[in-house]
Formats: sequence, C-alpha cells, structure tokens
Amino acid sequence: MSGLQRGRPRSAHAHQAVLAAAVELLTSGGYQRLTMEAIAAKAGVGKQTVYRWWPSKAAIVAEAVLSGHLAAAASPLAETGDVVTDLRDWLSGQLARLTDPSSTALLRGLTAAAAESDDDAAKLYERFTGPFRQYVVRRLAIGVQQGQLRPDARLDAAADFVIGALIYRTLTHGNLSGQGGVDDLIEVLLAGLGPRPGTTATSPG
Amino acid sequence: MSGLQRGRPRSAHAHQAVLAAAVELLTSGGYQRLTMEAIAAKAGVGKQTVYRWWPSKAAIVAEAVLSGHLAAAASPLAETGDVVTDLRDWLSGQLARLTDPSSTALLRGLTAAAAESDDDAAKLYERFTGPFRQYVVRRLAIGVQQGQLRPDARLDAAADFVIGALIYRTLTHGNLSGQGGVDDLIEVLLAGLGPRPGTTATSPG
Amino acid sequence: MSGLQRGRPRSAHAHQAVLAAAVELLTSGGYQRLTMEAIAAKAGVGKQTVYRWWPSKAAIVAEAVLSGHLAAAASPLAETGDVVTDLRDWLSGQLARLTDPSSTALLRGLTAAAAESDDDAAKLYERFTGPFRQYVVRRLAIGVQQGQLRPDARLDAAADFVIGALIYRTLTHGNLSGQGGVDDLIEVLLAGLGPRPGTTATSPG
Amino acid sequence: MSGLQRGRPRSAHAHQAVLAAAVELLTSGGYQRLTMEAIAAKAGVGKQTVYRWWPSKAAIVAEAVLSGHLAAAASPLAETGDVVTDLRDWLSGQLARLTDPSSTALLRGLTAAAAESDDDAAKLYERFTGPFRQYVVRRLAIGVQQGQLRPDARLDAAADFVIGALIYRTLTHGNLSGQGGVDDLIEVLLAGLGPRPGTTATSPG
DNA sequence: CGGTAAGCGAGACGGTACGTCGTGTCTTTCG
DNA sequence: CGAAAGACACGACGTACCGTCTCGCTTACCG
Repeated sequence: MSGLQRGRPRSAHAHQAVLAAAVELLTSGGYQRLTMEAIAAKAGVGKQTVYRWWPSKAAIVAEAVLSGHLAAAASPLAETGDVVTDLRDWLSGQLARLTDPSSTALLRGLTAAAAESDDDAAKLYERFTGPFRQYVVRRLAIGVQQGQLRPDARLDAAADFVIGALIYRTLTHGNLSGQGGVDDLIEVLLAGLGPRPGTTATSPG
Repeated sequence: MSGLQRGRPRSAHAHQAVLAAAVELLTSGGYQRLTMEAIAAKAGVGKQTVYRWWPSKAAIVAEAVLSGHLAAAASPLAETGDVVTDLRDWLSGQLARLTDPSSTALLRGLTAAAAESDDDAAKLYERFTGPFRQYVVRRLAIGVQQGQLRPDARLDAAADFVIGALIYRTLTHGNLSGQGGVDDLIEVLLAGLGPRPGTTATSPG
Repeated sequence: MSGLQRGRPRSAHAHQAVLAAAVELLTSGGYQRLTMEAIAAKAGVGKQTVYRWWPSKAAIVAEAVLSGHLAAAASPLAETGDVVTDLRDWLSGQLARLTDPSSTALLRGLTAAAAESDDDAAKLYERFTGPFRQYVVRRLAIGVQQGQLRPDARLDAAADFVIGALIYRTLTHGNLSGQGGVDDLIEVLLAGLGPRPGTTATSPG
Repeated sequence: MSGLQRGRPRSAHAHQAVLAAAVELLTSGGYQRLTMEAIAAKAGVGKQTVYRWWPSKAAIVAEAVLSGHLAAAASPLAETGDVVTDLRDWLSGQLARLTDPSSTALLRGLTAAAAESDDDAAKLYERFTGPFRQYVVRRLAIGVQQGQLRPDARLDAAADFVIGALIYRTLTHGNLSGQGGVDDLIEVLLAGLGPRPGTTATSPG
C-alpha cells in the first residue's frame, strides 16, 4: 500500500480553482483562449501545479464536465405519462439550452478537446453525454413498461440517435432555434419505437 | 469585370500539392501534426502561398474534403428495391469505412477543424456529410415513392439521425466494429419511417 | 559557396537592438537580470530571433564586448617618455573606471558569462582584456626600446600580472579606491622589468 | 542566554552530506549542474534543511572551500633557502594542480558563485585564495629576512600579482601546461622584489 | 520586346504558448 | 522542534507555430 502520506498534501483549493478557471475561459472565450497559461493565471496557480494534476487540457475539461462544473444540467424529467410529450418537452429544453451561445461554445470546446486526444475522447463524450443518455433510456424504458413502446425497442440505438443528432445539429447549424425540427425528430424516433404494426397494443389510456 | 489578368498566374500545382500534403498529414499524424508549416514544407511550397489561397487550416481541410482528396467516398448505392436492405448495406459499408483507423483520424481531424472556427464549421460539416445526406435522403425518397415509407416521412430528420449517430459513435467508441449496432439503428429508423400502423399500404408492385 | 541569398535577410536592426538591450540590462541589473526573455523584450524582438543569432547569453555578452558596446574604453595612452609615469597614470585611470559601480557590475557579469560556458570563456576574456593587454605590452615595448627596461623583459608575463591583479582586486574587494595599491603594483612590476642590476643602465632618476 | 537547547538538534550528518554533495556536483558537472535541488537530492536531505543552514549556493561553496572539502590543498612549502627555487617549485606545483580539469571546473564554479552574489564574492575569494596568499607572503617574508629581497618589498601587491595571474591564466587559457610561463612569471616577480640595484646586498649563500 | 505586376520558394520577423526546470516558501508526518 | 518529503507560486528556459514581412527569382500580360 502506498498509503503513507508524505510531504505537503495537494491543495484541493488549487484543484478547484483550476477547474473553475478552465470553465470560465472555455465558456467565455472558446477553446482557443483556453491555454494552460491562462488557466493557471486566472486560477492564481503555478503552471506546474496544473500539470501535476492533469496531463492535458482535455483532461481538465473532462474532469470539469464530470465534476459538474460544466454541468450538462439535465433538465428535470417531467413524467406526464405520455412518452411523446415527455420526450418532446425534454428535447425542447435541451435544445433551448444548446441554443445558448455559451453552451454552443462549451460543446465546441468539448469537441475540440476530444479531437485532441484519442484517449480522452471516449471519456469526455461519455461524461458529457452520460446524463442525457441516462434520461433518454430511462424514459423510454418506462414507455416500454407502460406498453407505449414495443418491448424489444432498441433503447441504446435510440439514445445514440437522439444525442448524435443533437450534437450534430448544434455543431452544424450553430443555432438550432427556428428549425422546428424537434417535432420531426420526435416523430421519427417514436414511430420507430412504437408498438409493432399489426400487434394489438394495450391502449395506454 | 475585374478579370484582366495581371502578373504571374497562381500555380495550380502548388494548390494541389498543398491539399495532398494536408490530407497526408491529417490522416497520418492527426490534427495535431497538421500545422501550416508542416503543410507548406511537405508540399514544397512557401507558407505565404498557403495563406494566399486559404485563410485557415479549416479552410484547407474543407476544400480537401470538397475536392474529394478526403473522399467521403460514398459507397455506390445499390438499389435492390427494398429500402431496408439497401440502407442496411449502405450503413454497414459506411461503418466499415469509418472503422478504418485512418478514417477515424480523418473524422477526428474534421471535428477539430470545425471546432476551431465557428465560421468554417457549418461549411465543413456540410461538405463532409453532404454526400451521405444526399444518398440517405434520395434512397428514402425512393422508398416513399414506392410506398414502402409513409408519404410524410421526415427525411431530413432521419438523415440527421443517421449521420449524427454515425459520427457520434465513431468519435465516442473509436471502433464501431463488433457492436452489431447497425441493425438496431436501421430498425429504429425505418420503423419510424414506415407506413403508419393502421394504414393500408398499397403494395407498390 | 553558399552565396545565393535565400529568404528574408536577417535584420541588422534586431541584431543591434539585442546587443544594446543586453548591455543595458547587464550594467543596470547585473547578470541576474540578464535573462533571454528580458533581452528580447527590451530589444522589442522575438526570443527566437535572439536564439537565431546567438546560442547563449555568454555569446551575446562576448559580441557586445567585441563590438564595443561594452567598451573596455582603454584610456588614451599618454606617453611622457617615462614608463613609470605612463603606466602609473594609465593604471590609475583603469582603476578609476573599474571603481565605477557599473564597471564592477559589468566585470562581474563578464565573469559569470565566462564561468557559464567553457567554450566562450577564452573568447570573452580575450576580447575584454585584449585592449588592456595591447596597451600594456606596447608601452612596455617602448620602454625596452628606450633602455628603461631590460631587453629581455617578459612583457606577456607582465601583462598577465597586471590584468590578473586588476581583475582579481576588482572582484575581490569590490571597491579598489583608497587602497593606494597602484603604486605598489607599479613598483613591483617595473622593478622586475628594469635593467638588470649589475648592468650599467642609464640611471632613471 | 539563548542557550537552552529545545527540540531536535541539527544534524551534523546532514550538514556534511550537503557539503560533500555540493563538491561532487561542482567538480563533476560544473556550476550549471550545481542546483539546490540536486544538492539536496544527492545529499538525501530536504531542501529546507539546506536553506536552514545556508542562504545561497555561494555560501555552500564558500563553506566547502573553507572546510577543506574543496581543498586548495596548498602543496607543502619546501624551504631550500633559495626564494627563487622555492617559489618556482611551489608555483609549478600549483600550476600542475590547476591544470587538472576538475580543478579548472572548480575554479570556474567558484568564479560563477562569486559573480552571482556581490556579498559572497569577497568571502569566497578570501577563503579560496587565502592559503595561497599566506604561503606566498610568508615565503617572501623569509626572503626579506634573509636579505634576498629588499626590505620594503610590497608583499601584498606581489601576492595579488601571483594569485591574479594564476587565476586569470587558468580561466583564460583553460590549460596552463606547455606555456613555460612559470619561469617568466617568477622572473618578473622576483626581479621586482630583489635588492635595489645599487644596494649592497648581503650575499645569501 | 522590354516593363511591370503578381505569384513563387525561402526564411527571418515579432509574438504566444508550450512543457520543463529551478527557486525559495509552505505544510504535512515522523523521530 | 528538526528533518524528509514534496506541493506550492513564480519565473526563465529553449522550442514550435503563428501569421506577416521581405528577399531574389519566375512567369505572365501589356504597351
């Protein structure tokens, strides 16, 4: 066991300050302005301290996402009983959040961080999209339980569709508003998960 | 017209050499190694020449994609008459291509390039995913014509789903093989585009 | 022959600015404050430009000495006809110069620069002490011609004595003033170079 | 009186280890490699312990010199009765020692240490050259007693000459061997200290 | 056909950020 | 309370690229 503590313990304060500084720089100035030197300076920390904790910018961003500093802030999951309504509302909410310039900047930053390091990419995406996926899958599972969706619905595939499309549209079009696309997405998605045609579905009402 | 040509004309050879060098650097060494200096050096070209033609790395990559140097190389579209078979085959083909490490590197590079410049992002994605989208939409449209899909199917939304999920999975999991996920994706997608349950579809034959 | 000029020629202006900046920093703040970054900053020059011209701080200092930016400023050689008077005056003058704090700082800096690099040390000392040595040897040679000094006087050894003692005292005692030591030095030196006892010399008094 | 000892006494072992480590680093790797961290590491000592005892590198080197770790190792003074023979032998011996690369490195290191700190310079030189000066002055004094040298000989000036020239030549030429300069130095020096021409010197034999 | 104008390879320029190293201080635990 | 260990804020190091700017040369058009 390496247990015995030797030397001055690492400063939790410095750790937090770095994460906070990174988030602020990322959301304000984009990934361009997210330099190690700027992070250290804004955090009031030596560069060496930053490197002592994280090996790369991507790792910092990843931890910031994980620790909630860059909260995906999944909007609360309303459960009205109707999977269509719920998902539409939730998707609309996410979309509204992603329309916010700072969120777009954040997503862009995450993308850049992920593109930078093969190793960190999976971790980053997992941490960032995890909450989204969780909610989508959970809500769909409930739908399955209630017979609104077919029992063998591919929930993971559906979640990938939703998240992928969300990210793709955000990065592509920059601004998602005014597309009226949410309904289309929902329709395609849910139709594909609904009870098999020909199957006698128990009416949900 | 400003047309009257003065001075030495721009060298098409230099133009091509730059694109080729960029592609090679991108696929071999990732976006990290794709520096303007490296591009110029490998192309045997002065840096100024590069900047004379393109304002940024992203622009070079965009043009490389456009001009087919970084071919999306959309696999030929087989049309067996059955939209499910066709799409599954096509998706499998794309997936196989994206499984190739150099394609992953390329996609990562494109992502990085897009993340770097807000302006170029849309253009880049459009150019890179354009052929994909084109094929998917066209094939789906044929399906609609043939009555295999509902007439009011949201083809654009479907295409976004497919492309988004494809990119997302590539970036996330790195290696797409062995997921058996294609069938799931197809199933979700096509079920959502199929004839409305309860509607009597006229057989196209 | 490498003759053909390629690329932008090196900027003589930058070259000079660096030397000037180095001298100013050295005389004002000592060798401690003579950092590559400070030199570049004060010269209004990129660090890379400094490194392009010189491999080390010591080399910069060496060239500054050579080019007269850090002039040894050998005081004009009075030739009254009496070697004792001349050397005493000259030595007093040098001593007065070396008493000046900036000269002491300079000498200390040169010493530090020399101590830093085995290769540059000889060059540095040679360039810095060269003018001194030249004058001493020349004046002594005249004394030999005029019969004031023995014909086989070891002028080089004498010059080493003078320069060595000068530097040693400056570095050791910091302040040479008020030592009244010049006369002692002169006496020891010239007695050792005077006509051999027993030889019938024209009596100097 | 502050006398009553509280807490753990300072470790003499640590003290010695630091000095030894400093000497080894200085003679092996030059002043460049003589860093506080390296000293502490090689000595198996905490950095703080080093700083607790010495305020600077120069101080460490100074003490190392003083305590004989960096022995000037003045060669034993032979006294044959003839001041010329004795001084020549002694000077040759010193020269041989200084020709040794490790001695040159040491001298360079001392110079660098001295150049670094105005305050420590005098102390360093005094400690390092003290034994030299002592011997030279003593031997010359004997010469005076025995009538080989003039009674009013400036022994301090002479010692400065000898030491200054020795250091200067070592630093300048790196390698003193093969210069045949010792004899020249001796000749100049002793001639300048010999009995005044015209004075009736008691024959030493 | 000679002048003029732009593009060309080359590479130096002023900068910014990199990741590492050393400094001197501090904060732990252990003896 | 000293000593080891080692983290801390700081600042300089030498390198890599950035995007711009001269150079001398080449290649077109135009008068």
